[in-house]
Amino acid sequence: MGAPERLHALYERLVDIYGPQRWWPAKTSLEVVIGAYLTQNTAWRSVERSIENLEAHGLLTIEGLRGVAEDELRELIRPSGFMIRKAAAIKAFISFLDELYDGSLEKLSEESSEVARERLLALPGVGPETADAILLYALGHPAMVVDEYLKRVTTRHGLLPPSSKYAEIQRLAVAAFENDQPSTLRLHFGEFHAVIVEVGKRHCGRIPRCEGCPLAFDLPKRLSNSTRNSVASTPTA
DNA sequence: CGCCAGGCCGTGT
DNA sequence: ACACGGCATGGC
Repeated sequence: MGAPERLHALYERLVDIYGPQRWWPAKTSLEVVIGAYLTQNTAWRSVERSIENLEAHGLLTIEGLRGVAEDELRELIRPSGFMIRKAAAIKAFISFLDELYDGSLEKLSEESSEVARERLLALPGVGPETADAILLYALGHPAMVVDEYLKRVTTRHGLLPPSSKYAEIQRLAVAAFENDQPSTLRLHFGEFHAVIVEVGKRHCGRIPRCEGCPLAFDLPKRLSNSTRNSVASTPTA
């Protein structure tokens, strides 16, 4: 069985264990976008605090974020950290939306996936993961989101070399769903990222422990009974 | 205390 | 093209 099939098998098991996640955890598409910015290298619990602050001040709207002073925005998102960069980035996104899409996420979602991704990546504070998360969960495109946890899962299971970059991991993850109906890709991608984060938060620390991980069954022996920080050095091609 | 968290960016090789 | 440190805060 090749790497894509093995990754798909891991996905199926995670779905069996954790059930439907219904990600992204947000009430509106704008909240998805804001959450995507705020969660960068930040615990989700901290993001929730910031979202609550914005909500309490009635700023979880385009108009609200357009009108708020940047220094006040910083204070409200303080719990998420990196507040100076993140406040500037959120402001830049609102300006981008205003200038090119009449301040409408709906209109942005009518843009092609390729053009939208390129334009998102050109914004400050938006890298490949944030762009793909917005494409998938806010704009409705079948974009595969790659995060640190997916990198850890794929490399530790020997599906990819540890040196793999975003695009390579993404190719593998997309290939894992190549036998599924195209019309179901968006839902699968959404649930895939969700269960990866779920298992990642619980079991995929920087130093591989893999204790109690439901996926530990398929780990290469070198990793399955090891608490050292070594990683498989000769992955299967 | 020290490490970590659902990344991204500027700088140096 | 990479590797690396900085960015800010809160939880454990």
